Order: sequence, then structure tokens, then C-alpha cells
Amino acid sequence: MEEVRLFDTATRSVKPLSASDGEALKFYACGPTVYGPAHIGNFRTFVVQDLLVRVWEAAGGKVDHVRNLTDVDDKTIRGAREAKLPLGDFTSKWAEIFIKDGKSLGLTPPMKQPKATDFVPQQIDLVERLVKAGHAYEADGSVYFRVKSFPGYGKLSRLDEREVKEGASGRADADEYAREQAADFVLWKAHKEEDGEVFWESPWGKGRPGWHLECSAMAMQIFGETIDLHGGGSDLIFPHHENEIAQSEAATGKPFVKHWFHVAHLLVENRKMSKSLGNLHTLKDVIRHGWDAFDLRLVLLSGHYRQPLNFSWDTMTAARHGRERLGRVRSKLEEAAKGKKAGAEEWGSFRGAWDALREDLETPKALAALYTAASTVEHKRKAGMSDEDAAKELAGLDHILEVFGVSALFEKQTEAPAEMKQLAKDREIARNAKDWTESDRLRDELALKGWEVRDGAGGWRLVRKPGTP
RNA sequence: GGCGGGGUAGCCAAGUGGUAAGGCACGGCUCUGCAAAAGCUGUAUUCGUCGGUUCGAUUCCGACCCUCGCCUCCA
Repeated sequence: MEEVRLFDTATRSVKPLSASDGEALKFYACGPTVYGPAHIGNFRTFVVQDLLVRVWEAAGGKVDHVRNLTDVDDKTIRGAREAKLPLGDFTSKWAEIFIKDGKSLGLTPPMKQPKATDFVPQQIDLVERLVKAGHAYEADGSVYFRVKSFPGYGKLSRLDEREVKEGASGRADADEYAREQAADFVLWKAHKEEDGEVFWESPWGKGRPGWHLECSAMAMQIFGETIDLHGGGSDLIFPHHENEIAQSEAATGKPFVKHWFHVAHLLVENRKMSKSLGNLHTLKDVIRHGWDAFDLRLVLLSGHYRQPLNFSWDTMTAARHGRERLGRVRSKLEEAAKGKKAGAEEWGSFRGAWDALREDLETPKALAALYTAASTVEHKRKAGMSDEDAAKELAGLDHILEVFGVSALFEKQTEAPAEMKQLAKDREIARNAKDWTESDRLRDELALKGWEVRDGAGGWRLVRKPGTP
């Protein structure tokens, strides 16, 4: 297979990615906590992970992709209580919405999407192993990981090079549990009043697993003690992934992860998205404003994944217009190919874009190469191109669009509602009668309702106008 | 305070020790009943600031300014 290189957070260098058993890449991704709709920033991470999977497969590799669903923690418990629903019902509902949104964004379903609550026995086992080995201790019904018992602690996030500011996050002493050291983290949480019906029996009494534990337990249960690639948002580097390494390696004595993959955050108005700033968008919001989910996917891939990306409606416009142009180039190529087909492995003039993706998922470079190639091909086509060459370029374009995960966008047409079609037909009649006042009025009415009429050689067609609620 | 990213045209975003990719937006022209769409075409003497190295720096070095993120349960 072709080489795929990817930045590794642990070594801070771009390294070739490899499947340790020579078969499938064992890729575990930290998924969402299902207590509400995921926002477009959450999806940036998942879209980038999906891109990696597609790149790996297009390079000739196989991948076993696992992405968990966190369905028990403070937020899910609180949410379920407020919704007056059993925890399982509450989280299933949000998990379904997450999966549906992911599908709209072209995310390839992972091989498995394990839920934390389905792996409680494995989590308890892991805690027991750690307690036996002296890496964890029980206090007031909770179990904590003894950070000082694990010398490698802090390697991933370079904790030794940092001075932790007292209470910088305002959460340092937010929980009431009794720890030996402030750095120790909870593996198992004793049952509290507000947890209500949510608890499992354990050697330490009623309680529930701590957040960091689930990923270690599920990843090791599904893949074994060492996984090839593990990732998530950049905010998970510390403490989540640091803690995962500690609890996994302290238990097994084996390296937990060979390659770490972290995606920088999406910003809105140059700020981290948050409810309090009122700049949090969900996929539903984006679609409600008349955009296509795939336009968002392109926006989420418009910047390099290790760089914070600033979301704005302007970038959505840019993505949509650019992609419409690609669609035109594509349909003209299709015509020029006259039904001829080239192999799916073909890259044609789009090889440069592919090479950029294999080098640490350089999407900005790849997109630039893609547009440049599209212009070159279009010029060649106009100058005269054989059916075979057109078929080859078409295959190359489809191939790169498939890797970007947006090929579906070029196959579907958004149907206009019957009401809009009728207005457009009326306008056509008015135009034929040269009743310009009436035809312009109908055009305005359509615009007001969010639809744009585009006249062409073959008559009119309707396109949804973005930015209309 | 510590650590880590960023500052390149109106916006997004590549890049290199030798004089700035690409996309969007914008301007002009063609087309059009007028538009939109489509097609053709043009657009940064300049790369946060100040110094230094160099024949030459946006690219190397130093200082500074601004900005974003993380700092123990946020993708």
C-alpha cells in the first residue's frame, strides 16, 4: 500500500502510520458524550477522523475503526433527570441523533460504537487489577488512580515542563472526593444521592465508572492491550488521554497506543464555541439556514486539522460556490467521456491532491491542488480531449471527491417543493408572454421563500438559497 | 504564571533564502427583456512590529506586540 504519514502527538513529529499486525489499523476514537446535540465543533474532529479512514483505505489499507459513546457521566445523569427519563432512554435518543447527523455529514459508520454502560464489568475488572497492583486505592467507596505510582505520567502532555497554576480551571477542587494527591484521578465513583437509579454493584459498593476508564477498558477489550492509533479533540490530550495511558499501561505493562492523533478545535467568531457566548451551532442550525451538510464538511476540511479553524458563514459560501464549480467541471467531463469508464484507482490530474492528503492530511494544500487540477482539466477539455482522457480525469476527480467524502454531493439534486416549482412554471409562462413585471414579481417571491431561479439553455432550475432560515 | 498554536490581500488558506499557490468575495467584458446563473479576464511592490545575519528575508536569528487554546471529568 501507499504510505500515509500523520503527526503523532507523543513524539511531536509526522510519522508513517502503520498497522502493527500487518492487517487492519486498530483505530480507537473518543466519541461524544450523548447528552444533547453534538455541535459542529464536535463534528470537526469526527470528520477529520473519517477523512483519515478514507485516506488509509484509498491508500490500500484496512482499518478497524471504533468510536465509543459516553453514556454515563454527570451531564448525562443530570440531563436524564431533567428530562424525567431513564438514563438509557435519554442517551439512546441523543446517540441516535448523533449517528444521524454523522450520516448527513458523510461519516462512514465505524466498525463498532461501544457504549460505556455495556462495558461496566470490564471496567470494574480493570480497576481491580489496578488496586491489586498498588496503582489505585479506595476511599469512601470511590477508587482513585495513584498518579505517583506511574512514573510515565505526564509524558503525552509534557506535564513535567509545565507549572500547573493553582485552580486555573476552577475545577481542581470541584469534587468532594477524598484523594491522596490532587493529581490523582477517579476510576470509580461512589454512588451519590443525585445519581438516583444510576449505579452498578462493585467490590467497593454501589457506584459508576469514571470517565477516563471507559476508553481504556473498551479499547483493550476490543483490540487487545496495544492499539495502533487513538485520537480525539486536542482538549483530550490532558487529562483524558494522559489518564488513559496511566491506567492502561499500569495494568498491562505494555504500550497502550502507538500513534496519537489530535484534532484542533473549531472556533466561531474566533472564540471557542460555548453556550454562554451564544456562538454554538449544531448541524440542524446549519441545515435550517439553507446549507447542505456536505458544504459544512468541506468547511471543516478547509483548514489543516492541527490548526484551529474559524467557522463563519462566509466560509460556508466559499465552500458551496467552489463545490458548485467542481460539479460543473465534473458534469462536463462526464459528457466528454461519452460513457467511457476508467479504473477506480485512477487519479488523472488529481494525483497532487491525493499526495497532499497522504502527507499528514494536508487538506488546504489538497483542496488547492484539486481546484488547480480542475481548471487545468477544464482548459484541456475545451481544447479537445479524447473520450479516454476525459474518462480518466473523471475517474480521478471522483476518486479524490470520494476520499474527501463529498462524492454523494455530486450525485444528488435537491428537489424543490411543488409550490416552488409551480411559481417557477408561472414565471416561465409570464416570461413567454413578455410580462416582465409579473415574471420579476414571481422571481422575487421565490427568492423570498429561499429559492433562486437559474435560467439556462435547457430552461430554468431551482436552487436553494443559503442563508435563509 | 506555565505549556502549546497563530499573525500572509475584504474573508479562508498554501508557500519559499532570490523576489507571493488556490478558493470565496470584488471589478471589467460576453451572455441575458433586466437580472441571477454560466463563460472569459483582472486584482497583495507585500507577508504583525523593530532590530540582526545575508548580495538578497515573508522565509534564518533576537526582542517585542497582538491573538487563540490547554493547565485534572470540554471534540
